[in-house]
Amino acid sequence: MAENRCKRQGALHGKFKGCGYRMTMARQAVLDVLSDSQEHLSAEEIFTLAKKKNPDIGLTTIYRTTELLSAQGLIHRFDFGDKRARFELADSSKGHHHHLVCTSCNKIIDYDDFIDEEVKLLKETEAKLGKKYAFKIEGHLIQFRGKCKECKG
Amino acid sequence: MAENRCKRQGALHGKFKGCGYRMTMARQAVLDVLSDSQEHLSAEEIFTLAKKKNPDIGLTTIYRTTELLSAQGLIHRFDFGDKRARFELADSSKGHHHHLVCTSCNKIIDYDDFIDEEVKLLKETEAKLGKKYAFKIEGHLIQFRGKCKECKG
DNA sequence: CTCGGTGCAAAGAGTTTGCAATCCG
DNA sequence: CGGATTGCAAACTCTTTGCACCGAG
Repeated sequence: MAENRCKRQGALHGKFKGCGYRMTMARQAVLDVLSDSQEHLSAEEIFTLAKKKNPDIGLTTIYRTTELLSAQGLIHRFDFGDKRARFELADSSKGHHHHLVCTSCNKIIDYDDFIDEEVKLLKETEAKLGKKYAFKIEGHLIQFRGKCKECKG
Repeated sequence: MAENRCKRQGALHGKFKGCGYRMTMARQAVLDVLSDSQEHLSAEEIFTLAKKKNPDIGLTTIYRTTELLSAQGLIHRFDFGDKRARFELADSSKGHHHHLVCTSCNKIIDYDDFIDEEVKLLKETEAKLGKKYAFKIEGHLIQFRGKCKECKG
């Protein structure tokens, strides 16, 4: 379990330096893979892609790295119902978005349509819930689930 | 995999009769356990509780039953990040609600505050997304994640 | 009587851990 | 140089499957 040794925020690379963490081949490879793909990759998929850059990398490292990076807030971990964790870069070119998940073929669509209204209501709700239930709310998870064009037939 | 043999909708018990499904001790036990507890039970927890009513029941049956019941829409399956599926009765005395999840101790709070506005926006968003992406949207998943009163210290 | 349903044991799949070797700063 | 990081193999945990027996209708 990667505890959070670092309080300071900083640029991507800077999140490691000064926190006791090292920027290694493996970590760079994972970030590169996620940055290149813009997909929602599983550990295994990251592993396969990362091996192209660094043939010696091990799957274990992918698990440990994704754990660390997501604890640091550099990547987001999702569960789309296919029994494996999936990741995306937190600070990607895509802005804030939510997901549309096909429960048949597991296709995932990022959408940011209508997101402004959503986020506005979300923020209000967060504030109210946080107060009422004495919760320190750190994030939200919004998914719509259903059947995609190909599967709904 | 429990395919959906039944098109007709009906009362709880009726969902089985006439669909080729049988209402058995085991299935009744699972429904009873979920009905009594009003919690978000895992398969293992359901198993433990169901054994009190029916000592011969097996864990495998719990998995098969939860699969069937959730495919039938009688119960809802959730993932709260603790790596095991959790279930709640669909038609419980609680109305429509969403969840507040503590990422430290995994406590889950059901809330239905402000739900009307949420549901209204959700419905609109569903309609728009369904149209734009040709998705047949069947449901949504909303969670707020953070630290509960005890854990945020 | 007939399939659907069940329990058990074993198999699967994704993820985590122990440990010695290796690498970053 | 010294502690952080890694790869490998083995361990773990939750869930699924194969199969013979059982039971609801």
